[in-house]
Amino acid sequence: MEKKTYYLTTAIAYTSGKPHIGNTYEAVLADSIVRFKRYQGFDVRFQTGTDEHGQKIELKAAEAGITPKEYVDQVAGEIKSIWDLMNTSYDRFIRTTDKDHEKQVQKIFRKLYEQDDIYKGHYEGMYCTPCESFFTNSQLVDGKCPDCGRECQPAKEEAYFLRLSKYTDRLIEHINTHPEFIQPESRKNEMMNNFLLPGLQDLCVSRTSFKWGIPVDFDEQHVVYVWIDALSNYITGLGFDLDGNSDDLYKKFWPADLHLIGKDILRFHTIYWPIMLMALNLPLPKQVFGHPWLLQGDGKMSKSKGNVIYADDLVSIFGVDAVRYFVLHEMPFENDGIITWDLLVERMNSDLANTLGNLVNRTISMSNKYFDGVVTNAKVKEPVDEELISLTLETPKKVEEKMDKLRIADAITDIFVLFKRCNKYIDETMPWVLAKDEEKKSRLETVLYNLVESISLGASLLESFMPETSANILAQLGDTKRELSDMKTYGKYISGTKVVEKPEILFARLDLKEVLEKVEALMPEKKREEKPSEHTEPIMDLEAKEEITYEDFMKMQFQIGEIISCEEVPKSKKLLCSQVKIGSQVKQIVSGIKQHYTKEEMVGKKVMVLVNLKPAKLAGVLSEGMLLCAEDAEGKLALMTAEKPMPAGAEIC
RNA sequence: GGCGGGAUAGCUCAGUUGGCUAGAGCACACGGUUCAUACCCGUGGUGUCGAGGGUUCAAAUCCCCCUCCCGCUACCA
Repeated sequence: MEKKTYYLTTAIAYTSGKPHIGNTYEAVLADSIVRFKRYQGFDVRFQTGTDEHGQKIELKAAEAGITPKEYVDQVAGEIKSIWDLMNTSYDRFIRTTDKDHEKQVQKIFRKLYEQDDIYKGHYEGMYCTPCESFFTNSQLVDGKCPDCGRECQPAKEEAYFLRLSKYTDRLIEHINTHPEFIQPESRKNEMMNNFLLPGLQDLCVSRTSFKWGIPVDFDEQHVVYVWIDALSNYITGLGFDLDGNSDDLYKKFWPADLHLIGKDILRFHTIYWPIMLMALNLPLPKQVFGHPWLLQGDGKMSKSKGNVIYADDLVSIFGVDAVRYFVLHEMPFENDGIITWDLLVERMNSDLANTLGNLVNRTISMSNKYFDGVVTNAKVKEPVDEELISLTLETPKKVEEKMDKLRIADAITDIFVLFKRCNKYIDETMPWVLAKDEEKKSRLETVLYNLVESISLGASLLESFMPETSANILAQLGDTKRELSDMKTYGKYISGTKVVEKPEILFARLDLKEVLEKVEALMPEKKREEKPSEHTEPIMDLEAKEEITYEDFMKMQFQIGEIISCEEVPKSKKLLCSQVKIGSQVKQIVSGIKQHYTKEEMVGKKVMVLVNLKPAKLAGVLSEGMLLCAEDAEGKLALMTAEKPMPAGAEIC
């Protein structure tokens, strides 16, 4: 009988820098899912990789004084080594600079153009270089990039567009008839209500503003922009060929069973990608799961805060499987998970060291102490065994159920419930008491046999999540991994097997203080690495705007304004409404700076005001001018004030 | 502003189609035990189940309203 196939992909990681633990989480999550699928007997294909094109990489490479290719080779290598460190069992690590991928992307682009799903137009708008995105003026936040908050420049470029509107109805239909397509379901509504139902704008799919990308082969000015390039990896990685010479892998594994991605890129995977596939007349993936984020306790990790946690640092402190356990266990299904050092140490000590490690340790110790390590099934049963046996036999089913629903954390919990039950069983049976009575020898053998059997089964189930630990436990027990199909009856552990003589500590208990010291030792290093860019007074280069004449300049009237009162604008997140005294008049000015200044701070400041700006309503409130601010690369704002005391109304010229 | 989600023990969260004294883990306290990594087992407690109102024999669970948080989205001169 042909095995059922299962094809899972992660998002491909952008090669702009080292991936932090949040990125790593996705790879580990995916790995656990595919390992379990293999365990269930599926013929599995697991693909991950890197997204390596774009202006940001072009710039980073230039900064480093190397070619983009050299740069991405380095970062992709780093990402791959972390994925390997974490024991992710991918079948292919695709890179968007792989030749086979590039060739197919060009073919896809050309075909879509030839069948008029892509057309040539031009794009006009505000461009954010770091994000490589165009925005309309109305999309900007305080005139800044809505994604990263940095400065945008007006730009216009010739570009190719993908007709999305043509396929909207089909996509809506598909989503409605396939409720499992977008997971978790709450995300489905967001996609529907915010994008599909209001109507889609055609998507810009090429760029002329940078060169580091896959060239459009019939129009050399253009490179393929991220969407068609990156998303295609899911099929090109299977050896898809547009001309019909696809590899067997493609025929076997497409459509994908699951695209595992972060919730932030759900839109691309549930709208743009399906439409691309429809246009190519290819089947759609069966499911897209937008997983939540893994956050650090004191706010989102950021490099500038110096609190970024990297997988390899965590591994150096806790070990690979402990890190896998943390990320899988702490991540709930729908909400963001939070990681703190306290929590990591607590999990390490209570779950891994106490519950699991100590269980294995005490069981092996007793086997050696009482029977020289030989585990014998003497079959002297007592009623107290029943509960352990039935729980052991139920656990595989419970784990399977959870895994089928992608409830990874719950599945792991079920395995640990079994381990806890084993600990309880030891207390119930009290082997050390049995050992004192020669007549109870067979009973003692049975008790230890039951323990080894249950632990062996639990350890086998653990393989998908903690592969090294699983193998380690089984090796110490002198056993090998039990297949799922062999878990229906109790007592498959071979009687007479000898366990290891000296149990190896699986997880050492850690002291929070010591861990924090280690972290301290790691972090300053990080900060030092990043300080050059952070501390050599950062400079900002903006794209030059069009030259203006003196007359143009003189059209604008700037004056000093004194803020005499300030209120929050109701029902708005960012707006403050100030009464600004300019000479003898008072203007009402609304500004998007609530996140940077409190209303109390505003009052009394003498600031630079553009006074002859045409009044407009913001959030329903009239604004008669503009307060000028300086803004840094992180989007922090600072009001412009005069260097020496100046009266309200003084002209700035 | 629109749409969606959430508010449950000190902390992180479960609570299925409304039904017995509201649960788990961790932490805490006490007791037991000693095979084991001072570990394991047992017992215990407080919870106005965000506020208020309603439906019902019965609501954390359904309805209304309010407050606060979060996500997506729009506006943000």
